[in-house]
Amino acid sequence: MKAMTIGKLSKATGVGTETIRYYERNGFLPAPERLPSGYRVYSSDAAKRLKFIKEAQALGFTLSEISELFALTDDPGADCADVNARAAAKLTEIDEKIERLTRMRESLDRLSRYCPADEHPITECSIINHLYGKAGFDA
Amino acid sequence: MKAMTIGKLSKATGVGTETIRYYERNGFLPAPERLPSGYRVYSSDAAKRLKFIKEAQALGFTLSEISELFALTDDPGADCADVNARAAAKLTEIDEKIERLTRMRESLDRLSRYCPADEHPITECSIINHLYGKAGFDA
DNA sequence: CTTGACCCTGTAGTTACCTACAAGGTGTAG
DNA sequence: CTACACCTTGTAGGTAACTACAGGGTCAAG
Repeated sequence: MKAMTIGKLSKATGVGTETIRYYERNGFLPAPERLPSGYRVYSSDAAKRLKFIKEAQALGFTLSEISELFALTDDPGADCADVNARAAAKLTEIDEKIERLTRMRESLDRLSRYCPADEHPITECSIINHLYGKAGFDA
Repeated sequence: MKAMTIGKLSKATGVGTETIRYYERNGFLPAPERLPSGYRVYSSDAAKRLKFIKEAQALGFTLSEISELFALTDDPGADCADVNARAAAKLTEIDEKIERLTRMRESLDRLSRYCPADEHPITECSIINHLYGKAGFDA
């Protein structure tokens, strides 16, 4: 839980200082404490949160969806049933994403199996490409 | 393989006509045949491709990454080894996405297990929220 | 043979998410 | 006390991916 300024936080997370301030302005990151000088002071919680945001974005969640995820843990005005319902909805979303990725994975895997690692003339690959095009990347 | 105009394709896929033309302009969709009038004529392959694009986008792939995926099957100037290497790289990417989502899923699942479905006062949830905040959504 | 739903090109506007200044204050090493 | 790297706010610019016209041509039903 060591304190740090925005620059340290930026280096710790790989998220630019301008982006951190942007997140704060738009409510994706809580406003931190300030020094008398006005400098922002962050705890390592902020770093965790930033890392989570980056992860979730890479997985196809928008910033406002990510806010919803945080709302599950942050919202002080929600009761258990509410939190539970929202968690269940998010779980379903995530399960669907996993399922789709898995199907996409299988399509790609099928492609690599048809295509041996050693070099071949294009013609052979073309046949596979063709089959593959028909089979249809059916994600 | 029935032919259709852009409007039919749009209805069949849920992708707007403007978006379809945008994809074509930017090389994400091959230029289709044209009627003497200039009307675009699509086969059901185009519909497959559009659906795939939408799926992949929802899973966090950008349009240019999706182009790379298509390049695996479309590129006539690639040999088997090349195709195979690119397929393997994409497979790794997809595996990483699945892994991250799975970890995220576990965090969320842990949250729901701590939080029984029946209504509770906020206080109990707050404790869980707090714990959860510490445990840290560690995706 | 007109009406209305469709299509064309081209350009400009929108939203989400940053990213880059400008103009100036803060903190600390030498 | 002077560099110099850091911080502040505010505003403006940039990219990806659409989305919405304008101004006009096409086609099938009645």
